[in-house]
Amino acid sequence: MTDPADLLRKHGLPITAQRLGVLRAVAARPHATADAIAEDVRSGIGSISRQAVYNALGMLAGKGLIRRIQPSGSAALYEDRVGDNHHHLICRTCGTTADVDCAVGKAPCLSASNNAGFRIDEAEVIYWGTCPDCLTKA
Amino acid sequence: MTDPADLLRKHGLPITAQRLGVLRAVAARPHATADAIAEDVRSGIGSISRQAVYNALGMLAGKGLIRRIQPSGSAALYEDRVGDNHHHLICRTCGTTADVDCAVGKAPCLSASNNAGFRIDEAEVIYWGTCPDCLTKA
DNA sequence: ACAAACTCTTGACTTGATCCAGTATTATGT
DNA sequence: ACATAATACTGGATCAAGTCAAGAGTTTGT
Repeated sequence: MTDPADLLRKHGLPITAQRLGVLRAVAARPHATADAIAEDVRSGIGSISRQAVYNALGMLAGKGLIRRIQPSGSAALYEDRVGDNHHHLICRTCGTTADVDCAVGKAPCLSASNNAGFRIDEAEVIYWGTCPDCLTKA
Repeated sequence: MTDPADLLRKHGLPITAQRLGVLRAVAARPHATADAIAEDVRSGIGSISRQAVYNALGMLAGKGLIRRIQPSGSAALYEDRVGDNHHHLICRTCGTTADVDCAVGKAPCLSASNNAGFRIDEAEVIYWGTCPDCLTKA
């Protein structure tokens, strides 16, 4: 099983209550902001500082254990679904975020028609639109 | 010809020195931040307030005259290349931004495999990697 | 030229995120 | 277990990007 503590150990990270809390919160609430995660962790282990949250999120994202997405005009979101190539749908009206699998296959978005000499290591795709709820309301 | 003043008039926007300056700056420096644009306009017409810059950029982006891209971890960038479907390459090391045409055709990125009931109106693609300069330096 | 509508300026403010120094916790070797 | 070195956490200050609001200044249409 993928015990959170083991997960941290495998990546050479010291195990702290804060990191475990952050990991749990990210798993429990996909597409949450750093602030929402801090709230969640607080309700679990009592308290955590904003810096510890950013610190943990940054480190986990760096190790590839969680993924960070940053939509225009709002705070960064974090999710624990990594390793597959999926993208995001964001509602312009209410901000709801949904996962969407890549349209063309496994990891195709990494191929641009002309890479201008860049070495590309990631493609980030955000689809903007209106979610079903906001469509019916309008 | 696409005289900037005519462009504004055609969209029902009053013509002001600030807006013309912003248009010129966006055309002159693709992928510039709001701050860089303000600097550029200042060197052209003497002075402009931050508010007027954001105001003009927001209005022009709303009318579709310019495009706004917001990479993770940096300020929003603006460019005047609109109407075609192109995406962006950003260097993780130095932040250089380059244009890249869409890999698959005219406007294909609008089709996700499963839209979850959303009505999609735009697809935003950012390729992350390392630019040629930073590659040779490393 | 005049009035109405709109825009610009100024300054304070909000939010997301980071930096820093000091304290507390974790991991490691005995 | 225990001591020690390394690492992480706390709290406060700080920064940067954007936004809000009120009054002064332009632009447009008649």
